Amino acid sequence: MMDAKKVTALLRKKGFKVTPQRLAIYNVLCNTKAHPNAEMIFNKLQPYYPTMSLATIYKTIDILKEINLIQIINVGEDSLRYDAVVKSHSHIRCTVCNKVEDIMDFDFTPAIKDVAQRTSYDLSGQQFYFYGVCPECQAKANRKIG
Amino acid sequence: MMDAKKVTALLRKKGFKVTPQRLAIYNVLCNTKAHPNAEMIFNKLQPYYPTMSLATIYKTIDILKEINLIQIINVGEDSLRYDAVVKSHSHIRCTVCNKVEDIMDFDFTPAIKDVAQRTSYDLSGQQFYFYGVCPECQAKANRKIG
DNA sequence: TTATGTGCAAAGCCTTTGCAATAAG
DNA sequence: CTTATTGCAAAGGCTTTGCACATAA
Repeated sequence: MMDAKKVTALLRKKGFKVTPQRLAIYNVLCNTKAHPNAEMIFNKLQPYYPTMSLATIYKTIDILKEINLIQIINVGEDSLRYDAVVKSHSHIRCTVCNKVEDIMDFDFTPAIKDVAQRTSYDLSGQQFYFYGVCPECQAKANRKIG
Repeated sequence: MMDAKKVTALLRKKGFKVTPQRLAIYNVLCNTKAHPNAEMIFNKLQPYYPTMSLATIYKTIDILKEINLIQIINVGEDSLRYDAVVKSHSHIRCTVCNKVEDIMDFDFTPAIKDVAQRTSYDLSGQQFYFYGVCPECQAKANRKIG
């Protein structure tokens, strides 16, 4: 999933050192669709990097964000989540199990055009978040009522 | 702007007491388009309620949210903002001056239909946030560049 | 009268910062 | 060898909580 050589080259090019911790953190983000927050990344790496601290995760995330390898997701929880998929896409959170899923191939264009025209803002980005109950949690609920 | 009788009745109906602080906080939210955060509300009321604490503002906001008199806006800042306009609408934040404006009459329907169909989620809500530079800040920037 | 609300101070939670020891280049 | 990074602990910022006093009903 993660192209280590590419990441290494990019970090060096931008003047950052390449450390096992940085590669590991980025690797976690590349190999999950769970949109983990800092603590989830921490827990995932704990067995392999038992001395790694949350501070390192936050500092690394700053860098990965700066060189555009990850994006930050704010779904209205207490903590932020991170996504190695940088392409603009929206997210949906299940209000029961709290999982966050991607919604790929959602066409922002009409909305952006409409808003740009109506507000005269020079638009630079947007975040669309949807909330609801995922199919799995719907099924569980039905079973209980059943 | 604020219908005091309506708010009073609603609070009582839901089992909450009606206090000057609660009415004042809701009144501030009804009389601004600035989407203030807790501290902004606090500062606004400071001259009139010099002993009011931030804790009271947060507690009141919980209640106003619970009885659906306000909505919470999370535009990716450190603090949350609050809006007495409960009708679903999207927001745009200027990345220069940080003001948050409403985008009314934005039609969510096509997006919601698309997402509902594609994800099989039972949708309950959505938040659309746009980011860019407002016309005023664009003008200022142009003046500087000259 | 009595249950709820206010306001202060303290605590909580996520995130950031300072700094000495460590590792990358 | 030099400079950036790690990891610990402490601090910061927003929000919540506990509790004694005050107030609404």
